Amino acid sequence: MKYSASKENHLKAIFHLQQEQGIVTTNALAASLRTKPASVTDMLKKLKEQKLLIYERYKGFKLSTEGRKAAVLVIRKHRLWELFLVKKLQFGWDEVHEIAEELEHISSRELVDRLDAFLGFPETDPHGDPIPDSQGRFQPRKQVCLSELPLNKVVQVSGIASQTTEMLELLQYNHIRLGTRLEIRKKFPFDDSLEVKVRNRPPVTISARVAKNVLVKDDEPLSEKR
Amino acid sequence: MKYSASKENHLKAIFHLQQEQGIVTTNALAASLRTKPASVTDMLKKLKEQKLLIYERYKGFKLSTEGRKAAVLVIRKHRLWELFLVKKLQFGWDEVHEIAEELEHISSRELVDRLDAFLGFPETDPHGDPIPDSQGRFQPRKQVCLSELPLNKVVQVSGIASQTTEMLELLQYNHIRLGTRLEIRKKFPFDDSLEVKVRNRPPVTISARVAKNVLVKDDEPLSEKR
DNA sequence: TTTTAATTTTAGATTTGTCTAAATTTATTT
DNA sequence: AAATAAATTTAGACAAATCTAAAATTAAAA
Ligand SMILES: [Mn+2]
Ligand SMILES: [Mn+2]
Ligand SMILES: [Mn+2]
Ligand SMILES: [Mn+2]
Repeated sequence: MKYSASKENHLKAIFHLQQEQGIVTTNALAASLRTKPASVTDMLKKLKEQKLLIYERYKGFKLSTEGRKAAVLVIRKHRLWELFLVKKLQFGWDEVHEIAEELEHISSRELVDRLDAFLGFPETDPHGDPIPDSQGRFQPRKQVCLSELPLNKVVQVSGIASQTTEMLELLQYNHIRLGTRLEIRKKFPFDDSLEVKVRNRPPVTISARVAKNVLVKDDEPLSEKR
Repeated sequence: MKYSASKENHLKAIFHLQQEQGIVTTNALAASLRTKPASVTDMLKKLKEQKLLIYERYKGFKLSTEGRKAAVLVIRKHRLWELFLVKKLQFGWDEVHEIAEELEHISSRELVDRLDAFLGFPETDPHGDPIPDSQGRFQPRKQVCLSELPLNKVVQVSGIASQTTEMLELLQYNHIRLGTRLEIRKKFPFDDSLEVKVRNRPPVTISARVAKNVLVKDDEPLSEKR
């Protein structure tokens, strides 16, 4: 029931890769964890041993039910801690990822559930990602990435897919953050870059790379809660 | 500047043993960490390598200035997290030690200092132990252990030296907690046990072992702050 | 369909932290 | 002062996690 920090990191990364592609590859996982393929293979064997992974050599792999449950718990912890850091300790939303990367490995279930209550059972983390509840239930996010948005449609930033410090810094610099209302003014097919307009600001150009990582949803001027 | 959890645990344990005895021995440290003397010797060599320890083989050891600084930071983190768990997450004072034992190894300095601010720069943890400030400055506690208290002097429980779950459970059972006012009614020289009286309760008998771990200070009915 | 390339796995090493059993040093008794 | 006991250290082993270099497998190109 309790896994090492390294195992938890692997489970979480596999879960995220599964979301995009159905099946995960050794190289992709190694890249995502900034480790080497040989190291990944070693870990895969251990995870299979513990029945956390469905895995046949040379044929890719995916999480078992057990494995998915464990991964979701890590994600739950990560996102709750991120929100705690921003809401209660006044960290910036672009400063919390690394710290949560450590905090997510604290093992006490009781702690997680009480933290959840302390934060008022929040639905999303500071980057707009949904927080699984104590049963591991996930609200899927209803959002699309900026690169797939049509021209001149005003939307609201609801999430950031990649959360490297470099990425978050770039967005900060361009005054794009969670909740920012914006629209696309122009698309440049040459490199798929976009001209983006934020209200009361000069337009800025965003690379395709960045656009793929900014998630937006329909602008809802009024609160969703009725 | 960043040490492994195991190194931090060793540094902290050495610091605590130093408080009581001036010099620390391999066996004492092994007992305190529930590990084996041979393992301790291995670790001592590494700590000396990193100049955290003054150590000559067979001659005992103590922390260097560096080592003491590192140890105090771990203690600061431990106690701040304990207080957080009790004050903000509604844990009982006897439930937090194990969790803090993990949380104390989270590395971010910024996190610790913000947590400190969030808690209002507290002076003591839930067990009455002083919390070092961000410079590592310590307020020494002005308290004495129950076994050294004269008869019939009313005092207030201000700290618990050993914080095993078993110990805290025993105290809970006898209605002794932080802030409890009590006095010693009788001492039994045979085994150094004590009869202790808490107001509105029947007297209870406390072993010498327990008495040595209950810290008390003069009963101050009015707040210390003026 | 061979040949070549990319991916994945194995073999063998390394680091960190721990252990047991045996040897060494220091402390205590006779 | 020897002999015995206690404390400490060394020697050698092991598990976890990682790496490099080489081999095996699968995929893509010629
Ligand atoms: Mn992590
Ligand atoms: Mn996040
Ligand atoms: Mn610890
Ligand atoms: Mn404490």
